[in-house]
Amino acid sequence: MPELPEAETIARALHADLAGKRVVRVRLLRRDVLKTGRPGQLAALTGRRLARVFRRGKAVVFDLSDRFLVIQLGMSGRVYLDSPRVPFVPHTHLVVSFAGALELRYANTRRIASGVHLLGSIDQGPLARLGPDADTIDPDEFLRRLAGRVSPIKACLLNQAILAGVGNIYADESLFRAGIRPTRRANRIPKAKLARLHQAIQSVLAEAVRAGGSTLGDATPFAGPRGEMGYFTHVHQVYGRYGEPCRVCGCSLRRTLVAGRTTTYCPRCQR
DNA sequence: AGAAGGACCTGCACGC
DNA sequence: TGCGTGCAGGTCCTTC
Repeated sequence: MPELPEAETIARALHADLAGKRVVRVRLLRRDVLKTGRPGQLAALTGRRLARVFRRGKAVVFDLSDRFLVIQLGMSGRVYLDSPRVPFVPHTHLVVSFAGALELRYANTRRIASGVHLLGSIDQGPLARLGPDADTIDPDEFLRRLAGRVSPIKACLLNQAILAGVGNIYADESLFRAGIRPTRRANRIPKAKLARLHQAIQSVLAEAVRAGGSTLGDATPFAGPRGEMGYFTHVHQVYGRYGEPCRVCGCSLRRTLVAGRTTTYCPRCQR
């Protein structure tokens, strides 16, 4: 499930391989994955030069000179490069061909929380609703945006309008590192502890980006744009380790539900 | 405004 | 073996 580090890894690799290249052809294989814009408008991307590939929140953004193609990966989305000779994987929904026989392919099995958006600016569509990126938000802004929130702190971290990029994995990991119980209401956490959480988010995300993102042993492993990173790279402290011993204190990790998501925490380390 | 909960979608791990 | 069931979860939408 791609979060900020996975999207960042994909965007960096695609930028390195595709920046400056021209679009030769765009094929939308499944019309309803295009959530913003009309299928006919995609054809107008042909001939445009890809200026830049970057990440915003969990989305990968392709800057095509005054047109922005935004891909939300959702639960199971993959964006990768392939040769035109290679058959599409199942559930391939969008293919953008570039000069030099390179195809950018978007595939997604479960199409949950995912989609493609064709925007005129990066202030539109799903990007308009995002708070500051979690990897660069400064501590004061972080505190300010959480002030007065009565939701569980984990629900706040998952709320992309508060800060963008943190999903279930990195929320659990950051809260563990900061020693905060995920169910704790945000407005009842001391500022010093929230500052520690800010620091934890920064370090967890930075480490994950350095590792090239997380790969889980589930049905939809994360892999880089060329498929080269499909192995486990990030050691999770709590995520997915329900019932196993805490790596710090040894007591059994507990599981609960916060904002509808499975949440794992250490009852002793996280108060 | 902010919070809470449901819908969406598919593949896989289960249990019988 | 072969079915049915439950589970995973990010975003958007509706309701309160």
